[in-house]
Amino acid sequence: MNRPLSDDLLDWYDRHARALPWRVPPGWDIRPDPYGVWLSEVMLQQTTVAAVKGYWERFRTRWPTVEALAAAEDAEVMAEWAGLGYYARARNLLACARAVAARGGFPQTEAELRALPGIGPYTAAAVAAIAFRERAAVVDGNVERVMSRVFDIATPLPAARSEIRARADLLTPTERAGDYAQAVMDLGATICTPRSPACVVCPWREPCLARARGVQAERPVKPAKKVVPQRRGMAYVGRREDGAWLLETRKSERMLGGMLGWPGSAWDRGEEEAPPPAPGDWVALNAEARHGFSHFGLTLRVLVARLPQGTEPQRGQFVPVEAFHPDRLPTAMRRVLEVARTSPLIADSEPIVHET
DNA sequence: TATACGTGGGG
DNA sequence: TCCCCAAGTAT
Repeated sequence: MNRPLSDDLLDWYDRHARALPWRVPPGWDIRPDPYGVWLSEVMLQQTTVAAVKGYWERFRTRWPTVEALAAAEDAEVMAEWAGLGYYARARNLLACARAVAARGGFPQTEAELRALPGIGPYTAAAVAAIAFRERAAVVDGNVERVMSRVFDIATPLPAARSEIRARADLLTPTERAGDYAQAVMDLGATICTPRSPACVVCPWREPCLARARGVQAERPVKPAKKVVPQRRGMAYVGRREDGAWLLETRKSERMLGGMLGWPGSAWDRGEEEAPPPAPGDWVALNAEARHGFSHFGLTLRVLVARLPQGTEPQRGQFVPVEAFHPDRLPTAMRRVLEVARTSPLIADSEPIVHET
């Protein structure tokens, strides 16, 4: 009797669905473009809607079809992704686009989608349900939270995943599976939020077990987080007399793989030093660049040098001043640049003539 | 199952 | 400043 009904949620969704650029509003009997859905789902992996919107629009404008994206240069796609994080997503995005273009379009089943690069259980189910109307059970962080509360699952994550998946699958309707998937996620994002959920206005307030027991704030039960280690390293910001910047494309196996960055040391323990990428008078700055990654904190010593015209770098290559855009750098590397900019050695203009 | 993998915003 | 977290995937 008090079982949560997908119809109750769909009714709520019909009235409260968020308007998102990649979404077809409920009630419109048209299917969204699979390319746009896939692109949004990959961008949304561990990433907020607010952060994704601009990137999604720019990608759609620049590469309107999966074929156009498949034909893009790697460096251009990586640069467009800069700042969004989890750069393996961008590398897999391109690999996936090329695989899809080669086979003549997106596969339409969850199982086939799952086999594509960068598409895991969540994304396969989401694209199958939203773009192709397959009855696929979508399980993301929102669904985990909602199921944990509605069924008051006290088992800590990740052990609770099998039960959560089973519950989610049972609730997924045959009709409107795509709307249902988006409805649970909207519920989790706007009502059943991690902190202070708005139970009073929740369409599932009646059947919700955690709410009935007053433990909604304690679900889901999560494992204790561990301390983030600190690492150190160094980065070289070199600038040639003509204004060109010395940058390198990072190896895809490394952190920030495929992205543009300043040459420097690895950041692993015991690899805090590296020789300069080019001969020159390198000067260590007093300020250091700090950046917090998901699993470690990083502090980088910054060295700068004004390099003579004709310098032959041993690492990286010079990027002409007109081709250099900080926007194309990952955030950690932008931080290094901010610190480096405090030095007149790499200033845009010629050395200032002091007036008296 | 556990760990690597980014970033920006909110409390 | 610090801590938490957001539509996960690959290994």
